[in-house]
Amino acid sequence: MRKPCCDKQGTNKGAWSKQEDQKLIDYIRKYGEGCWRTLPKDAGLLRCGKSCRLRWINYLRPDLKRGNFAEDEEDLIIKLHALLGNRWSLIAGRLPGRTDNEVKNYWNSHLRRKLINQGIDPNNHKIIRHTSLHHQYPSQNYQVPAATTLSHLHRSSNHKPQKGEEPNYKPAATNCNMIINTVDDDAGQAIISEEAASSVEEAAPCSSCPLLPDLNLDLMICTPSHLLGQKSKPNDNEVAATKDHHQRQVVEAAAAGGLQALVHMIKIGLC
DNA sequence: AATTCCACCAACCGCACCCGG
DNA sequence: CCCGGGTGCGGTTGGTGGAAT
Repeated sequence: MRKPCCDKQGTNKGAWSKQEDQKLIDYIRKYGEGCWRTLPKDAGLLRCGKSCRLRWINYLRPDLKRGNFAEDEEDLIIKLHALLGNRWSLIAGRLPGRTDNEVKNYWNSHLRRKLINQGIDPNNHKIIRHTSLHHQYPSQNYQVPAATTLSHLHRSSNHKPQKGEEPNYKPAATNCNMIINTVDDDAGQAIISEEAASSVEEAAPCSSCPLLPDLNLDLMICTPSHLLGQKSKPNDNEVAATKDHHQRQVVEAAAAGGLQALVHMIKIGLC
């Protein structure tokens, strides 16, 4: 049994008072952000350290941009969500002055509904096949875009998907061709996962769907050089570690340098 | 005017990751 | 390499205020 992050007895919960806010602001101005565990005691707050951190990050930080989201911010969130899934902190990292909590709340309260109203499934950014939408898409030749291969970016999460349930983190981009080529076999042939291979076959051109965000990505992740240099075939653990490494670098690249930087990094083989 | 419903969002909770000993 | 503490993240909850009835 894991110990609680702090002694819950004798700590306040719920909404913060102005006095508590001021104590937290004063303390951080004086000493900076540091050890959240000891901060409440040092600052004279009857709060859990995690609560202090959250209050500071989501509400009190001076560089926060409050107020409504601009249209370009909305677009960016939708595009990044299509690429990254529910990785709110990464998405928020591309939106100066916005927090992950704010982006998450905005997504759940506004953008989800907006996409649904546009006939787009907010979970996977695919067009919802429904007869009532026919008036919106009159073309008989309309094709539902294929599922993404970016689902490799899916990582373990707190939410344990039930049988048959789509994992929550599954990145949702539908108009993005991406082959993740993690390991070469003995003959030097690329092994492409079944999932990636099938989606390559199914991949539909971006132009097939005018409503989806056009990520215009055509990505190839190659075997990392340190594995190419190996004489023997890597074992399962190494393969898993390499995959995980890829996933992290791709996601971190998106967060740090934007989509263009991500595409560039992948193309030049940095990850 | 009173009550119910609903949307929004701040805050909490639990888990996973990171890192130092 | 292992373990445990600290931190960050994402899902969920619950309080609040405005709209609808």
